[in-house]
Amino acid sequence: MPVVKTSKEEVVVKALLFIRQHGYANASMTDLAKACDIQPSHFYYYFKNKEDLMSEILAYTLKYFQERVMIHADDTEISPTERLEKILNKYSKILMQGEGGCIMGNTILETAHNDPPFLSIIKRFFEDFTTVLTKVYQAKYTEGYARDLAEQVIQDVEGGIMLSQLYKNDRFVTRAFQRAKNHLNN
Amino acid sequence: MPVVKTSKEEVVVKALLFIRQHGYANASMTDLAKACDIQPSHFYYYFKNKEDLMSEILAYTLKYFQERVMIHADDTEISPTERLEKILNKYSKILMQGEGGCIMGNTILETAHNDPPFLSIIKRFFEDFTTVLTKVYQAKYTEGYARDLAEQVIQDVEGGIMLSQLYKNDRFVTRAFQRAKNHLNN
DNA sequence: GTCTATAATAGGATAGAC
DNA sequence: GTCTATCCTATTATAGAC
Repeated sequence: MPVVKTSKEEVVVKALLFIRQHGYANASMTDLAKACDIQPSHFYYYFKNKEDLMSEILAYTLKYFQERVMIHADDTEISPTERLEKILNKYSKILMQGEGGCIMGNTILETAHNDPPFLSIIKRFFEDFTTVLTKVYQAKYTEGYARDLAEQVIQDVEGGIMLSQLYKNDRFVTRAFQRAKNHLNN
Repeated sequence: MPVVKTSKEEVVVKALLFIRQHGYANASMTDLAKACDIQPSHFYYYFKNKEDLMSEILAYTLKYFQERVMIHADDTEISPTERLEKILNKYSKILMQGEGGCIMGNTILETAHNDPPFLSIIKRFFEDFTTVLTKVYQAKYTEGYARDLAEQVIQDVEGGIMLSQLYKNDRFVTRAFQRAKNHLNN
């Protein structure tokens, strides 16, 4: 383990928080350097360019979700309802800490038309999330319908994050999570 | 009527299309000038600055929706179901023409944390849209529940636009509109 | 691995001729 | 109302000392 003042992962996490709040295009390397407490030029020691930094931020986020949220879909010790609760509660908790909503969703609406290379990571994120929710809903529904429900839940949540950000009021995203749970309980 | 090569409204509409696709921060005045077929400096004849241009773009969009979409909520000649159909079909048609999804939603996720002055126009857009849908759903439900449904539909649609943009596949937004109609029919 | 200095360009915005 | 020219700052990125 090398002794370093600021590790690459620390930089990725701090830059992630900043871009999640301010947006990708609106976050300058100077802004990010201040947020990460490093010199702007030091980014180019860790990353090829800004786009490469963003790719690593999104890859980190995807991995984080796979390990901390999506993993609960395979927990056979508990019931499907409990699995769904764990997945959604963990996701909700991550969304609520810090500000800026979902960096995946933000980045789609900001960059989708420019087709940046990191869009594939975002696609992977939503595909994985859909697969995970489909798995859980299959406890009650056919695979096809479970998948439709999974997609419906994801767009409900992402739309809820949007409105919650606009009105600085959690109720939209909270209700989306509640509806997601109701699909299994009712 | 003054005879002009390029009217202010023409500039607003062309800049709207460009920003809707490329994002606010990512659209430079030079880009916009090319898209509008004017000199960059000519923007400062019409608008105080870039933020002011964006305010006018969003105000134009709000007015356009009020006049072309939301107005159908007050058409007492037709049934509530038909009113809803007209509202959603018109909205859908506008979303599908051109690319870039919903400029209101895009701009929230890109700028909400920076609290730009034009955020109030976006709030007004979603408030008006909620009011309109609430009015229609009240044909079948209590005011409180109708309002919850209206908010649910809006976040379903906005989330659907997001996923439709990511996967370049209309099905997410199409299904959201279908669910919105089902709330009255089922 | 971290710093200073700086290149090279792109950005928003203004002045003033016509 | 539209043009050219241009200012100034911010931006991404690199070079090279330590």
